[in-house]
Amino acid sequence: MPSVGVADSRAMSSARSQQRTSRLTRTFYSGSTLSIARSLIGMHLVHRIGTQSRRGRIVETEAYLGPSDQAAHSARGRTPRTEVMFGPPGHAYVYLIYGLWYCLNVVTGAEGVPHAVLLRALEPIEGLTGRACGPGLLCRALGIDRQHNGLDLCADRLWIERPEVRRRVRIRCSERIGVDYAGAWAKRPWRFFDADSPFVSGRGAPTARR
DNA sequence: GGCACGATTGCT
DNA sequence: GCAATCGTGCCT
Repeated sequence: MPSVGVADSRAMSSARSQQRTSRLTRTFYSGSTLSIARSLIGMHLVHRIGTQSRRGRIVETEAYLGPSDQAAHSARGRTPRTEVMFGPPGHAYVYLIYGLWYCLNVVTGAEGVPHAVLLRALEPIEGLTGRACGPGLLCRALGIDRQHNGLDLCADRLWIERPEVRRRVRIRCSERIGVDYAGAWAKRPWRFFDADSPFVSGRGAPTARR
């Protein structure tokens, strides 16, 4: 029965490619923000542009737990800019900083809870334009800008996936960078990074790694 | 309409 | 240490 063999082969090939693509689900993003920020270290961030793909390994993140967290943009309430963070998890929150750079966040937690995880640095894997060490450079290297704000990360343009082969990772944490204005909230150890990656962003990396 | 400032980066 | 550069939030 050759036809059965062919059908089986197709089914298996499809199952295999689905497993290989293990894209993170809405359920994953609806979990605890601090756990997510930590577990994103080592995952792959992928941006599909037509037939091209840009891909990097996430090596640095920061958790923002608004509205109570005074370092979070959502601490200032629900505004046109922060709207996405108040929506369902698993969407991109992209904003312009210093009139020059974009920053990419992943919306996390239950709908209505304005939490997000800032993606700060990538180890290059495929198609990146320059370095991705730092949130501004990450967006430039990946080709992320304002038009990606609100994008569903469970769709097929921009997503995060668990790599086929999981490398062993030593995760360290530290205070978040550039949020001194937030007083005591700036002291929370809500920055996570791969202790062994040379691609963690500049300030904070060398001292925190020692 | 005006204004101060920022979850950054790179050069001095 | 500081300039680049502009959207956002807040005030008038």
